[in-house]
Amino acid sequence: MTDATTDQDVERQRTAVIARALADPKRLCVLESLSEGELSVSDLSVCVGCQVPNMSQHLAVLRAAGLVHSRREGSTVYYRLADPRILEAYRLIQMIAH
Amino acid sequence: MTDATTDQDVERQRTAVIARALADPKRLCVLESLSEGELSVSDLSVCVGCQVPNMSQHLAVLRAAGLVHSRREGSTVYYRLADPRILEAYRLIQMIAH
DNA sequence: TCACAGCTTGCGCAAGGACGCAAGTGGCTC
DNA sequence: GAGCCACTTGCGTCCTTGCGCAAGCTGTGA
Repeated sequence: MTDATTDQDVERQRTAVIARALADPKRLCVLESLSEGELSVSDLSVCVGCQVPNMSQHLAVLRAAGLVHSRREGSTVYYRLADPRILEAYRLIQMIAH
Repeated sequence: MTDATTDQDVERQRTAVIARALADPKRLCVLESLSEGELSVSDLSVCVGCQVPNMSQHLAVLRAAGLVHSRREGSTVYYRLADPRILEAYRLIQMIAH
């Protein structure tokens, strides 16, 4: 017995996770920065203007939402956008915001 | 002297407010329901499956984000989508979520 | 004016998020 | 191995959110 609304609810839940990942100015700034190519955590912390541990946490949120991928090169970790469509969504919401 | 990043920051802040409004399954359900036309608060509370005061609060969030408009008719308040593009954004994020 | 229906608001609580700081982990070089 | 760099994780604190419940409007009709 599936609790009544399972499918649609799960779908909305996943959509909500992504929307929540977009619901922070610093994370939006991260996405903007990554639109031009991949960057390291420390690069991003400079772009956004926050401490490295804080940036690492924001990136974890974006990663959990599936919006970014990471790649290790030596001791440096590079992040990149997982799906270019996320920028479309960003722009669209930005337009709605005027 | 403007605090360095004022304009872009304000822009991201407003985008974040909208994204946050989308970041809840019940509010997404509200938007879906309103896609077919305007509905009253009690209608929506039935569609979504929550209590009326709770629905009223969710609607206040959506209204603060500028995503819905309300209209009073007698003692009943009808809500409708403020901008059809919000559905596009919803669908887009939904696609990204797979 | 009274009673009622439809919404909103206030309050208290529990859960979650953002941040700073300190500590831990993994890779590089010497 | 020792030391260092880049990043992640843990912890404590403060602030915000979602919810249920009760109380307050506001409009309708008797």
